Amino acid sequence: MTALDEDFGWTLGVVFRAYVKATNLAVGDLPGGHRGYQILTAATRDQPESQSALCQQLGIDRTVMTYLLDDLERASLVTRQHAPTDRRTRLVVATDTGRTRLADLDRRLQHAEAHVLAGLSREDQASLKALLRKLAVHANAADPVENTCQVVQDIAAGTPQ
Amino acid sequence: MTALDEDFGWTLGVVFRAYVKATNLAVGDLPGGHRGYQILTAATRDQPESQSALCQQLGIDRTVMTYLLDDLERASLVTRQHAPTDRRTRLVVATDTGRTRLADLDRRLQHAEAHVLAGLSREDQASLKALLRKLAVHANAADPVENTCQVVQDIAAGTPQ
DNA sequence: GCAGAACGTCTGTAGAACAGAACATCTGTG
DNA sequence: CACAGATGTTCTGTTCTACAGACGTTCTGC
Repeated sequence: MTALDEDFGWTLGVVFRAYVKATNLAVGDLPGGHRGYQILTAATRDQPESQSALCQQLGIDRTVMTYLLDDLERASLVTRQHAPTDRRTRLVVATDTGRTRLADLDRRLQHAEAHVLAGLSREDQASLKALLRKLAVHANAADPVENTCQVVQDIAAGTPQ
Repeated sequence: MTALDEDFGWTLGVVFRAYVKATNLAVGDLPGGHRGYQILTAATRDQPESQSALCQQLGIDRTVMTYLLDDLERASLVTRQHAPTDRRTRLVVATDTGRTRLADLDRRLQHAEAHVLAGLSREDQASLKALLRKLAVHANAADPVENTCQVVQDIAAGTPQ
């Protein structure tokens, strides 16, 4: 259709926006929208060891996480508890209400995801998910600030301005 | 590593954020960051038939496009011209400076993209790009507001609240 | 006990999405 | 031609989010 078809960034953006839109629609009035869902998922299934670990995992700024959790806590979906081993850190734990809500949300999200992926065959959907997961795990492992200086130079080295 | 590995939305978000970060780094002081690059690409290679067409194609709000173009115009990379057929619409055209800059940016972006995709083999990279493109073209065609009511119900129908 | 680090919260700033109004221009109808 | 309505762009104002920095609390090593 256009020259942008060839652009990895463009395709990624289109798919990402479609996903966010469908997901925010699917979760309804859940505090935090699609991010609220991810927080709830992590709190229920991953037992994040601290609030900041959760931030890093979800790519959410720590100051934003504060009020997202405020909202989720106000809705009785999660609670913040002092970690017994380190009273500085807060453990984010899903409540029973939160777990129940998550089960419902999972069903809704499945619909939304199916809608976004509707353009691909079943096999292609599986391939795409597998590839993205491989890439995400790699990127997530490499990302944390890493040897930023090195990488910055590497990336910026396309050509001297 | 975590339960989120299985979540399509999480993997998509991680990859997207990694791409945006790498790209914004790679384009340097280009007005608009990674979006400026996409605008410049479209203006050079796609001859967008109007500003709003460009907005829709790139998923950028029209009020945001206004000042993004203001900045790009101020940097002499693009110009806005009245369309001869309809004086309401503005044609976004890359200047010679813009085209030169784009050639440089392309090289830089290639590095950034390679960095983001580093976790995959050459074949996997090609597969991922192809799948994303297929999906993006489909989503982009379906997206434009479409029969929203129908889709909203479809997505929200996971379970009655 | 104390200095320094880490965790979470709060404040302030900037970027961006979004809704709505305003203005210029086009299109269709009479 | 005059007019009403639609469309493209810009402007205004609100909200959400990212980000940087300061602060209080708590832990760690000396």
